[in-house]
Amino acid sequence: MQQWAAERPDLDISPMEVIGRLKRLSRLVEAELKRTFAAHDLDAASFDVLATLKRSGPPYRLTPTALMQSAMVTSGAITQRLDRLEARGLVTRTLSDADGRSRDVALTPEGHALIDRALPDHLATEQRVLSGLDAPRTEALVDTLRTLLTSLGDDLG
Amino acid sequence: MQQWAAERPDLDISPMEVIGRLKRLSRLVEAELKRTFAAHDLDAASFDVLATLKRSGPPYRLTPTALMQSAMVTSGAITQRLDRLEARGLVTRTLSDADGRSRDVALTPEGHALIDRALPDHLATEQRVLSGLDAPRTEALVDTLRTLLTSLGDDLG
DNA sequence: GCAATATATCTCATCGCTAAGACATCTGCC
DNA sequence: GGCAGATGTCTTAGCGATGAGATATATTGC
Repeated sequence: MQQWAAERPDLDISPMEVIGRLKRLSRLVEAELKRTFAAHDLDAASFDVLATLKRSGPPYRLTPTALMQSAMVTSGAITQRLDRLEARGLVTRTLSDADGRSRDVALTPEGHALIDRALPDHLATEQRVLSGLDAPRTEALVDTLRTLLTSLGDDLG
Repeated sequence: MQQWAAERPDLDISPMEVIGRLKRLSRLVEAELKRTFAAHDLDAASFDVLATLKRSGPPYRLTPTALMQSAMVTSGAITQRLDRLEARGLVTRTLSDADGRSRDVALTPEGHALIDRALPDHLATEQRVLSGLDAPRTEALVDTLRTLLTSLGDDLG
């Protein structure tokens, strides 16, 4: 910041204070979570798919399009994630009987067992990452993030 | 959240409220910034290198290692970023006269001109992304991010 | 002075993603 | 009923990153 102030005193660099820390925090948190995933032979992408299927509830079955929208990635990315998970026997892909273009992606018993094992650890890691904040500050943070998301047109708000 | 509460009522999923939004916001902001970079024929990686050289001040010259530490990427990533920037005539790589193992990476006049053009646009985009927050809330957010970064061992704190 | 170790950079194989587009199937309109 | 356009999934080329390791140069301890 001091460097910028010296180099370009004509510019208001205060937004960098926020955006820079936001990016940095996000990277650090991702790195933390990654370690937990790795302890369960997973990466963030695989965990995301398994967790999405799990939280969808019975019959733990979604289409690739639903997974794509949840993960906010392209269809090609989902195809490849599913290739990997299917090869490991964690999900199955079957033809949809309602729509011939579509597939049903479902958790196998192994997939179920894995996500049930990984999830508590994952939540503990998230908890730990946030342990530097007390409850009121955490609540204020959520509120602020919600405001920013809404102002950027995200309906998760 | 409701889905998780239904599926695993035994787990405390409140950390997801924070981490999920943090990740989502970070992705949305990155996408916004990307559009500004693209308007100047840049991507985030190239902008990062040019901006780091610029803010280092005269003589606008750093080693690949310094750039690597600033960007928090591996040495291979920096090598390839510099390959691209050098091919476009935006930076030069010369042998260091102080240390035969090292290189000096410097901005060319073209590199200088480009970062000087892109930077005000970039800051305007950052400003716009944050425009949903008033000054006190922005300050509170920075403070909270600082706390979290420090608790995660980041000295940018 | 020399060997051992550390450091700086680059190389290369691999990974997961995007973007464009191929292909099959469904839907709505005439 | 049949055709046009929309939709769902997969394929493929290319990109930028990682991670392991190669190479060259510096530094340290004996």
